[in-house]
Amino acid sequence: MTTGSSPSGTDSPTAPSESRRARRHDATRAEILDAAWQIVRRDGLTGLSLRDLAAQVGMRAPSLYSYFGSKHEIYDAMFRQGYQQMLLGSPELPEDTTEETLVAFAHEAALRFFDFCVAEPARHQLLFLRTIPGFEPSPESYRVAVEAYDRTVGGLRRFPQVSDADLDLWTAALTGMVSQQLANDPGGTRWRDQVPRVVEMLLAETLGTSQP
Amino acid sequence: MTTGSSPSGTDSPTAPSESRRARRHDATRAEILDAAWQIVRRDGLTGLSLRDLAAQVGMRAPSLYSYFGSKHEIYDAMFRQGYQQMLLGSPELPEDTTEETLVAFAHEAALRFFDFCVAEPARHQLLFLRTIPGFEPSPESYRVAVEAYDRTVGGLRRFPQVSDADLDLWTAALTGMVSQQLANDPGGTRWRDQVPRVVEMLLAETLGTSQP
DNA sequence: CGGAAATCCTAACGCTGTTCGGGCCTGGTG
DNA sequence: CACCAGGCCCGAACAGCGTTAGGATTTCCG
Repeated sequence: MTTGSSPSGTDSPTAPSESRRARRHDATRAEILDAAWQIVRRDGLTGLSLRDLAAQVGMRAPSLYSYFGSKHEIYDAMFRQGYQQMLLGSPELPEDTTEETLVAFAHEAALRFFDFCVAEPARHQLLFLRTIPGFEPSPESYRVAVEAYDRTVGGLRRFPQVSDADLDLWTAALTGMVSQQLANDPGGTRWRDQVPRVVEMLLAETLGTSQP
Repeated sequence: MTTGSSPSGTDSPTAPSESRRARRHDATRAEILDAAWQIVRRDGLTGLSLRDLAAQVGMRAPSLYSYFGSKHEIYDAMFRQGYQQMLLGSPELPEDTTEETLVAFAHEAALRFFDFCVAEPARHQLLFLRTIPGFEPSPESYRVAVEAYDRTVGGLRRFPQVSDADLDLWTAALTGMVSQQLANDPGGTRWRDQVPRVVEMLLAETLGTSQP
């Protein structure tokens, strides 16, 4: 429609059906996901119903099954999108492993991760809390999640001063701060203000135990 | 049944119906709650259905409404019970505020709290994660929750060395450790083993900032 | 142009929490 | 003791949920 009719010279013969129809399909899929995020932001993660979602894009509920195999598949696509957004906002991986670089990277990564989580509570709930009864991310989506994790908190693993046990402490402390912030002071900064302090504390512990 | 028939001399005339009928009612309520805990342990917190629960106690679903106004009222009663169990296992509140007492109390309270949480994941989910869509504890149940909290982690507030900001760190770190343990190593001790280390770290931070 | 595939619909299934109405049975009272 | 109000329990049903079946309609490709 937009670019008119194109001859069959641009698409390769091995994948001829990768045009027109498939493009429209993907566009509708994206439109459904956008509507889903909108509903989820308004009504909460579990407030999403297929009839509402279908109505939002001018359909009835069964038509959604042309684009997603189930409601959980929609959640799975949103899960993957969420971690891709996290990947986008992740800090640059450090080049050297000096202590100054470690300190700077730790502060940067921690605060970015914290802000990413509290920016959208519904997304945080989907990505980090297992709150949807039967939902478990697909292997492909889980792969994206691991990659995003490695780029942020997991980036500390590049430093030989940081052990795996240390990393467990970092993730537990940071996710704990986020959960408390969202549960007890949503929209505020009561826990966020203490993130630098927590990072300093964790750095002292991490560096203190590795080279006494 | 157990003590035979009692004359009308023991109950006051202002509350005459506080026997027999009401006692049976409370007993059935307790039986329903016990069955609910059993189902929840087996099928998860959200796996509880009123028809299943009713069948477990030899009833049909509508009969449950003679004992609880709604499913959320059942969750609320379980919520209160859960925090009463937490209250039962809480450590003795310290008498003095010396540093040795603080250190000992912190280690004791932290480990007890951790073990209490991981002992029953469904209970932890009900008490600490807000995972049931429309559920919010009633004011009376919330009162019990606050009391239980004050007896454990909140007991640190008795020490003048511990500020409110410090307390936020304690709760965030501990609940974070618990969540990581349950999510990534259920039944294991990967995070539990680090609880003493976290306590020492928090103690160092708390004591270090209050009296430099 | 013909046929296949994708899309969208209505209807319906089984499940959920919840309400209604009516039987039954029992405890307190005249 | 007889009575009857009230608590208890149940079958039926309602609205909502995710999901499926089957039939139209549209759209694209050979």
